[in-house]
Amino acid sequence: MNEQKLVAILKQHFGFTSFRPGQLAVLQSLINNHNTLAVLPTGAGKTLIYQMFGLIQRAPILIVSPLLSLMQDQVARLQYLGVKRVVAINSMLDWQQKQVALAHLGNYQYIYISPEMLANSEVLNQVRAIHPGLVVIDEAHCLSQWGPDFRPEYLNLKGVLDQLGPPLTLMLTATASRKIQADIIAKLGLTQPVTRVVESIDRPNIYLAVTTVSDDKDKQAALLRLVNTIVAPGVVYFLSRKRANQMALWLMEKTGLRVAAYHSGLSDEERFKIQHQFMNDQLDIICATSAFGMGIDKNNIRFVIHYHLPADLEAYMQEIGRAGRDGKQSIAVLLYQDGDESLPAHLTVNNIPDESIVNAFFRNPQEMAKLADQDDQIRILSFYWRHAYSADQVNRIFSLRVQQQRSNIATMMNYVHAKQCRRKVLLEYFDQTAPPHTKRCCNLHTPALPIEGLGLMNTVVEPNSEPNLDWRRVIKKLFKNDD
DNA sequence: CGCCGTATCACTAGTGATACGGCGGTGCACTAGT
Repeated sequence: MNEQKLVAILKQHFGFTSFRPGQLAVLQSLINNHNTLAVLPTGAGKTLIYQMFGLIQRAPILIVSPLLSLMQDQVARLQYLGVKRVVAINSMLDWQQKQVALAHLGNYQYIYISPEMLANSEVLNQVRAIHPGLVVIDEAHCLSQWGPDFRPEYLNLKGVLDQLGPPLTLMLTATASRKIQADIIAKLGLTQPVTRVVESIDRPNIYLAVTTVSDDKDKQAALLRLVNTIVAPGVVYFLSRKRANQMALWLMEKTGLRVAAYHSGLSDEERFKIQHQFMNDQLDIICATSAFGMGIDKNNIRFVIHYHLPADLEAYMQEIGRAGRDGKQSIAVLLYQDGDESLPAHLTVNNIPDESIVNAFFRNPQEMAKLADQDDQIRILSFYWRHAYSADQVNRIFSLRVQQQRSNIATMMNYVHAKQCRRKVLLEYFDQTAPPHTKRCCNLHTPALPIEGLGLMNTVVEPNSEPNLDWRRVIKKLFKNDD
């Protein structure tokens, strides 16, 4: 199918006169029946690609998605656009709804599903029966990042694809180095050559800064200074829920801004509420763990500050990439204190079962597997055991994983201590070329942040004017967040 | 592993030094017992 024809379909069904970068190349690759891996920045219109492919091929499309909330959003969005034959198969359906949906699976054109649900043989049989014309792995980096030691069902997708044919496969992500790309392809067991469509993931409107502080007090002071200076809304990332809670309260007290914490310790209702308040500009700052982000499509986030060091540059890129979606000047500041790397090291490396645990498990796997509900490590080990891995194989997987995580943190530290342009360091990690360094690029030669020059200054409140603040709301919040 | 908060002791009554224990992220699905 030629470009003119595709543009005509684009115009007729979506009202756009031209494709965004990457969309056409991915679409043409799929039409030519090539498995495709697309690295496209957020906002590039990834959904449109498979939606349009669905229009052309008229075959069911299976979209593997990591989060329930993402599935719900996508389903709602398609339905809003007038696409009715769309469904999400997940635990939000009750038993009866699930049976009905599975029995009529052939009626749907877009089927959203979790990797865990695809591990259910009854579900997989139904999916196989409708012969999907395309399987989309959305947020495909999860396969690499979550598969080995957090959500092993992601590793099961290789078997799922085998059972389905294998079908034409599209892997979508916004951040994947060449190494991660190769890992995604390998973990899916794709042997045919894969077409890669990689667009620039540079975000020139995000100023990159690292501020080194001497201790925690100093770090808090730096955070407060930034939050008081830079115009909201913004996100502050933490590696600890407790810290996120504390700092949300503290920032609210110190600044009078509307601040809330967001992490997996909150109920679904609270998370939903906070996310939507932030979306609607009813909150200025979110103090979050990595639970906050995927699927957040707020375009006016002006700053992303890291209070703790992320475990790898992929995570960092994902998190700072949430700033400045509207293209306006934004800023990413990483606050670093000597030794900060030990926390991400702990959370990654030290949580991977060591040899003694693996060996103990495999000495009595049947009994141990019964405890899978009580312990995350046992749960992962049970997965490998059920899938006929030996203790040796598992030990090898984990030891490689530990090495990888250590090297990821080292790479992160490379960014922190960069002696050259930070954007260059960041983009080179993703095998991309950075534009020439300018003053508006990063704080390489300027330890103090030139925020003035960036036009991100908060408007100063006149001494006599009332601060724009609803105290009742603030007080209500203060007493609500004492987790 | 390294940080933080609390406990304990010392010495002479409120503060400081040291020791020690606990803590630290991400999500799906399913089930048992209320």
